[in-house]
Amino acid sequence: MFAAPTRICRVAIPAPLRTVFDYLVPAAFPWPSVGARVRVPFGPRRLAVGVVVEHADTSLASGKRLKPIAEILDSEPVIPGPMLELLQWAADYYHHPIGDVMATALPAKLRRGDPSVLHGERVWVLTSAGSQIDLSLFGRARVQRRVWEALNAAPAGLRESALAEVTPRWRATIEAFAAKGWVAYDDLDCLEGGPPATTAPPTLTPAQAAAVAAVGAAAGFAPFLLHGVTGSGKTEVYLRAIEKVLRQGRQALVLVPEISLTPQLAARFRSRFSAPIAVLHSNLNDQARACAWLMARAGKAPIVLGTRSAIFTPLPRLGLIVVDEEHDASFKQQDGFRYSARDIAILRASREHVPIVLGSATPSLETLQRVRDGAYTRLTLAERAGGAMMPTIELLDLRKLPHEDGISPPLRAALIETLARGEQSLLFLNRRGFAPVWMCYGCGWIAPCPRCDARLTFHRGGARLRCHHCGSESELPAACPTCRGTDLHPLGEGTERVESALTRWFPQARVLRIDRDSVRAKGALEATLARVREGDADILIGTQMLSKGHDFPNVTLVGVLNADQGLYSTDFRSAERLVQQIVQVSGRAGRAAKTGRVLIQTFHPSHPVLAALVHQNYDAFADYAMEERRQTGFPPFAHLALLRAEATAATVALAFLRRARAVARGIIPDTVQIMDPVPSPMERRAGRYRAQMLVQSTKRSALHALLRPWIERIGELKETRRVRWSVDVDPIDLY
DNA sequence: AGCACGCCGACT
DNA sequence: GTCGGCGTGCTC
Repeated sequence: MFAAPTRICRVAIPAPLRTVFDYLVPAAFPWPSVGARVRVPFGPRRLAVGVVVEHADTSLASGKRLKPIAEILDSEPVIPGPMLELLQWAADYYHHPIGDVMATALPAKLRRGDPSVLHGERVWVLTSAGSQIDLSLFGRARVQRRVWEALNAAPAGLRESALAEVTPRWRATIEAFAAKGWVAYDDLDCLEGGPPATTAPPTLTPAQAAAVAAVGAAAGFAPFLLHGVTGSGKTEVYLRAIEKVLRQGRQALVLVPEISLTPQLAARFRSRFSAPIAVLHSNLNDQARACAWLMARAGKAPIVLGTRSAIFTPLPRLGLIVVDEEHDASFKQQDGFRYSARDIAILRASREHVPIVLGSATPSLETLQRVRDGAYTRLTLAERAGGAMMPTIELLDLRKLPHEDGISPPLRAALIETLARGEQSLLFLNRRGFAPVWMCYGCGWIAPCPRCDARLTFHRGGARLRCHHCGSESELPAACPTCRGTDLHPLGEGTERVESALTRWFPQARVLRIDRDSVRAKGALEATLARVREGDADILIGTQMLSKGHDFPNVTLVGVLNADQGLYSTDFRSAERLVQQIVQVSGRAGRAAKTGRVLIQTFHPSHPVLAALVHQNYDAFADYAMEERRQTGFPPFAHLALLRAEATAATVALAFLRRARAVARGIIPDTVQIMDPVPSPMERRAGRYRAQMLVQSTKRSALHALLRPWIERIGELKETRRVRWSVDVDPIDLY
């Protein structure tokens, strides 16, 4: 008799720990597959759901008694091999704990340990045989009769939850019916299945046709930048490329930056394809999300459309990836596992040998650089589809113009003209609330946030002061806390103030405000946008919320109330952001037959960034910005990592970063620079003091060679007990 | 992240 | 005398 060899599994467990944990596989259990979930005892009296990442016969956990696995949750890998490898790569690259990465990649239900079978509600329908049944057949079987009648009254079928309302004993009845072939079910209800496509494809412009041909001819990994001006029909190129993939029986993965853009794009897909669509974003309920994810994993969802985290959907027959608005910062997760879905998408396309299309009117400098390097192929759509004209762009010099409630006379005149023509105007101001400052005219006191280094914003709706950084709220002070004066006033303009001015000046006009405050309720944004499209609005005033993706065909005037935020900001990306934002919002104008006009108010009309905007020359801006990046040594000419720290006491975070820098001594390659630790631009936020330290290198490999051992050393510092710290690889925002 | 252990203030 | 505050330390 031989003793059975020790069977050990290495398991990734969702905890902020940069290791995997070894467990014994009890003799009575089969080997759990790599990629399967297991329930394991973890720490004192706690069960955790982890993912098996490796089999082993010896454990490195020296001197610890190994615990046995409590339960194997999947007989097949819940995360298929290629996805597991991608996740391990991502955990490595972003230096984030593997267990947490795995948890991010799984829908919440699976994360909790629910079965990974398609357990979605079924929709039951009568078959043609079932609908021809004579009621007398049921005799006195009242339950059967009621179920049949309910189904007969619902030609589109009934969900299981609806059947449960008909009778609690529906299941036995349905099973009996199914055995007789009277009913059939469909479990595609978590997919957005479409009726047969109705919309005829439009004729392509020559540029679109060339782009479609180029993507269609690609075999294996082929990255494309689809650089198309707003309204040039990038979506049509995606649709054609997807169509080809569907014909081959393969799956297409489409990533969009915002939840609010998914219904719009999903509707567009439905009108063209009868293929069902799995929509994945964070606002879905757990059931729907898990169902869509499992359908995608099973290869039953030909099209998967989602936001950032959808990049981790396993797709057995992936044929194409599309990243729409690839420049958008939302593709980068800003907390926890700080990954870039766009960058992971490129890696995934390369590993799975499929083409990837990165679409944008304002591509990121990183992507443009890869085009210049010859790594990506650029496809340009320089003209708007359907013969629509590009809007004209003019600057209004605020140094020479008076302005009332944020609006200068020429912009006001343009509003009047547009109203007179019965067309819509859109005003863009990236600042919600009534006024960004609440000030005492007696002594100059400005209402501060008690928990942040920030001013409180005055909101007239509700007459309160609010902090936009930590959410704290307070009543309006009756008197100035410094001088006891009562001469307190709002200073500056937010969207609420502009809205009220517009209503006052143009009482006959229908003014609609769109910002986080006005569309707080679920579905409110969709409802408001529908009103705009139906022509039930004359002037829109809003924040960046309305600059993204939504088409307003009747808008012919766009006013940018303050272009200057961001022109001279500390963040190296702010100019790029500003241009992208203004180009996006300008693109809302004149998309149909009418030519649009864009007016931009600024105190810096001669700034090169604004000059490039007026000439609608994104490449000129990119050249300018690229040169600036080259000289200052920022991406795409250097690679960055940012070490952040926050603590409840003032100097602790900075002291921690100094210690962290000290422990890099001896392991830092000379091609890597660690900058001085500095307080974050807004040092105090929500009562915590924040600091950061930038690490920079022209060699990506050198940067990562430092990060790996460095992070380990940092983790061993006793100072970590008093701070929250994190590493951000390829940071987007330096604050 | 959880959860337990551990040593100091106001309560049945 | 105990209940519980959150500092400290560990999780195969």
